[in-house]
Amino acid sequence: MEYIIKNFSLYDTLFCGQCFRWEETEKNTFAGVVANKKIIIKQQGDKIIFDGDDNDKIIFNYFDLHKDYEEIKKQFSKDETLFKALQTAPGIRVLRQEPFETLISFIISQNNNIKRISGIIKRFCEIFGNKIEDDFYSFPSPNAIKDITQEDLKPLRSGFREKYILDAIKKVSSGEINLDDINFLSYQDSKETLMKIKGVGPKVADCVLLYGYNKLQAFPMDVWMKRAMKVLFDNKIPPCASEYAGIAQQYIFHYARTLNIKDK
DNA sequence: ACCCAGGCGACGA
DNA sequence: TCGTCGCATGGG
Repeated sequence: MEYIIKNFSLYDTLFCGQCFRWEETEKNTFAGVVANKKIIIKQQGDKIIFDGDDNDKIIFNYFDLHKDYEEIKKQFSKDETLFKALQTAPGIRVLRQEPFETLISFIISQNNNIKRISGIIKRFCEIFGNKIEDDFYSFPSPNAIKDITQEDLKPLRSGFREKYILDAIKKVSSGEINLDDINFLSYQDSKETLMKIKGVGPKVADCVLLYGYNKLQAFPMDVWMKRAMKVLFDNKIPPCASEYAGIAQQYIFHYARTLNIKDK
């Protein structure tokens, strides 16, 4: 299958820090796992190419290809600084990832770097997931790992995050927190619900809501965003971005890292 | 050796 | 409610 998607970058979308499991196997060809299936997808100019006709829906949903980003970016362009930010990586789209995977991934992300985050998540899938084919493993379901102990998590080398991962697994697999129900809660209520999990604070919750639930009010504030918002936006989200704050966050985050904004 | 990484919880004032 | 500190691990 192939589709024409204008102003889209697979590379920037998959490596801007919102997901951790994709690899670029050759130039502009990417391999990953979505919906428990191995997906190979490549980009040639405006064309997105992948195999398996039945992967259609999975890919459209995952990359949120129905959403009109041209209209959103047009709105963002009313702010001069935000326009500069989105120009550095205009092909980024916010993914629709699986909530449980997003939750565990961003618990692991705290006080950590992207390379090591990826390694821990990879080991998590290899140890607790199912082999799909070759070196590709599913992300385990909460129920499949409901009985594991903190000792079982040692091989991940995730350090102090072990107890946080465990608490997330327990609260989700027991039904104490229902990840499906989050969809139907308001932004505030869903955030408070996620923050009942140990190791989930405002920033991790926002990442889960944005990348796992496509709740676009979420505006994750990590160290990069705090510096960027202060230096570039006087700590105020531009009014033209308020409706799609989470998408604006992606461009600002990328811009901050490109400029390498540090404290002075 | 030292510092930091897409933060958070515990603790004290 | 707010600031500060320790936290596991690994790369620069």
